[in-house]
Amino acid sequence: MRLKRTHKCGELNKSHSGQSVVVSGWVNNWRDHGGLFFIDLRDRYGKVQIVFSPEDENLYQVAKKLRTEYVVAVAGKVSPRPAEALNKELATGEIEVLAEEIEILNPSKTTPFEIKDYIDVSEDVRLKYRYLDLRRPRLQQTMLLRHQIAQATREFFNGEGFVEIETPILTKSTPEGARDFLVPSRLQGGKFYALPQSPQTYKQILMVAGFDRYYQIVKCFRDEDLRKDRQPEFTQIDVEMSFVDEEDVLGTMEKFMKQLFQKVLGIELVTPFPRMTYQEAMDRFGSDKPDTRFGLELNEIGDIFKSTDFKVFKNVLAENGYIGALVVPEAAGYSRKQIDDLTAWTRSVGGSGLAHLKFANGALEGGISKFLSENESRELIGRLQLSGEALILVVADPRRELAQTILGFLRNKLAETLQLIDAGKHQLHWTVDFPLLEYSEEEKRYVARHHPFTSPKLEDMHLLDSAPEQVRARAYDLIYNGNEISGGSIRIHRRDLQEQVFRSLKIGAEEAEAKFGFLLEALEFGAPPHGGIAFGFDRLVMLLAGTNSIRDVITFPKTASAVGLMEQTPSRVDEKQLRELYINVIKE
RNA sequence: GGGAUCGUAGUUCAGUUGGUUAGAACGCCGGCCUGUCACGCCGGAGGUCGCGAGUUCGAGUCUCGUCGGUCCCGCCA
Repeated sequence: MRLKRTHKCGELNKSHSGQSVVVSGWVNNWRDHGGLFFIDLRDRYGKVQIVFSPEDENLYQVAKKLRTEYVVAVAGKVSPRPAEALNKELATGEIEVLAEEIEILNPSKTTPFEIKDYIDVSEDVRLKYRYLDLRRPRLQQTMLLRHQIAQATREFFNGEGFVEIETPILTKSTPEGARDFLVPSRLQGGKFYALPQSPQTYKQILMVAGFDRYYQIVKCFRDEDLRKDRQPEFTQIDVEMSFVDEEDVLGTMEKFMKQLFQKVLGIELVTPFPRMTYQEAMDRFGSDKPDTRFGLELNEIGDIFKSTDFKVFKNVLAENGYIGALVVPEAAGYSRKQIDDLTAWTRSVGGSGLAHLKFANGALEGGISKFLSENESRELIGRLQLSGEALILVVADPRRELAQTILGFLRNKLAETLQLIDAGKHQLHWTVDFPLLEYSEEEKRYVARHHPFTSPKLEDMHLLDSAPEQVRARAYDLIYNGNEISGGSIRIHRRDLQEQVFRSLKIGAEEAEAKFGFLLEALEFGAPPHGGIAFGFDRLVMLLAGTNSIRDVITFPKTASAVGLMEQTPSRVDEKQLRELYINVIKE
């Protein structure tokens, strides 16, 4: 490298006029005018136009060979552009660099796609050539934003007296929760480490150690199926505090969000954020992470049909089930086919069916309207406060939460297709009072809804044995526009209570000792009351960046089948490596 | 584990009822052009229609399987 950079491409402006500079970067574009040759040189700070004129014959001939994505350094003089050649679209559009010397640092093959934001490329090609996609301005900006959010996070927590402490990546496999990624041990043949699903137990032990306020921006790993907002490895802002209750944790996080939104989006959030119990969220929105930017709330209508002759409703109610309705004025004109499609979709997400009727001219018509008695119709019109025209969608199922969830799915889908969502809104709220436990049909036992270290509400303790599903947890989720961006709880800090919860989870004393003995023991050595929370960092960046997929904010993401297309991971390994690890691969 | 959808030139796509030599735009290559800036003009190259079977006189098009991308349900303490 002969020519050493003196300035960034994007920083040059009129004030540099007359200066001799060296700029380095990639050829974004070239324009050959026969007598004049232009290139736009790009680095991560921006673009600047370089002019080559035939006056220097040697230089001109070299320049004419330049092609897109060649890496070059150019020495030249910054010069104001002729008045008729200003470019208002370009930050550096008032000047250009008159080239005096060029060094081609590296040529480039023709890239599989152009390094320009407006070029549309399928995601598999982008992922295979991730370094080229990352070279485009949009992803560069996203990664810079991610960096800024990380810095703002550190700044906030440092300022609040939190200590950033690292925890192990080689940890212990635990029975509860997500599937672990396992790492075989060579020195302890036949045994395995697990990658952390979160640093949960470590951060609690840091509280026992007296660190009082801990945070960490940390990688976590979960071997579960992927989604557009779920990757097998992801980043959390992990937080834990001692001598606190819910108010301290929520208040601190509200302050954090307020500062972050102010800094990143220039938006003033109003605190405290509204709180909604899990029960209310399910009843009103059919989701524990409702998008409250629009209405379209659920209406429970089961009681209207106490003595109905309509078999479907009658059977559901006989099983103490749930009947709920959505009133959708915007879909009043839906055709038979549109409703059929909606019904099919409802089945595809696990619903048993979808009933409908329409309200028009002051009366119910179509769909199931003919099965309703006059009384039922009148009561329904009153309950749903019908006026004007509307499509009414009804879900009935013996399983209350499932029925509500299906309606919640419908609510979100309709809001999207009918464009009921105001994209300018920023709605944050807490969902609180989650059930501590839920029954797992698969495992035939209660499992922790959050995690097994979550403290039950003291006033519900007496139900732990008699009605476990009614016990509420001291847990909270932070919801932003229908996305769960954070969740946490006040933890159990006494061994006896922890053992009692383990018993409810049917984790025997022996198993508890083997899996969590270290934590149980730690709780006996003066564990302070503590609680915490963890943010999905990637999700947070995704939402603040206004993108639709977590893959857009992760530097090297995996595909939906957890494959790295660029480096081709996962891959097979040598027999020798396997032997050292005492591993025998089962051949298909 | 289940469902939906997509796969045609380097890229994004079109391709009729199954019928001649599979097209367009951008990119690429060559030529021309002294003020362009997603330059312009002229010319050119470029195809395992994801892969494999099947139906058919004939398959990019229909059927089955398979691989891959994306989305959803389950799963994700």
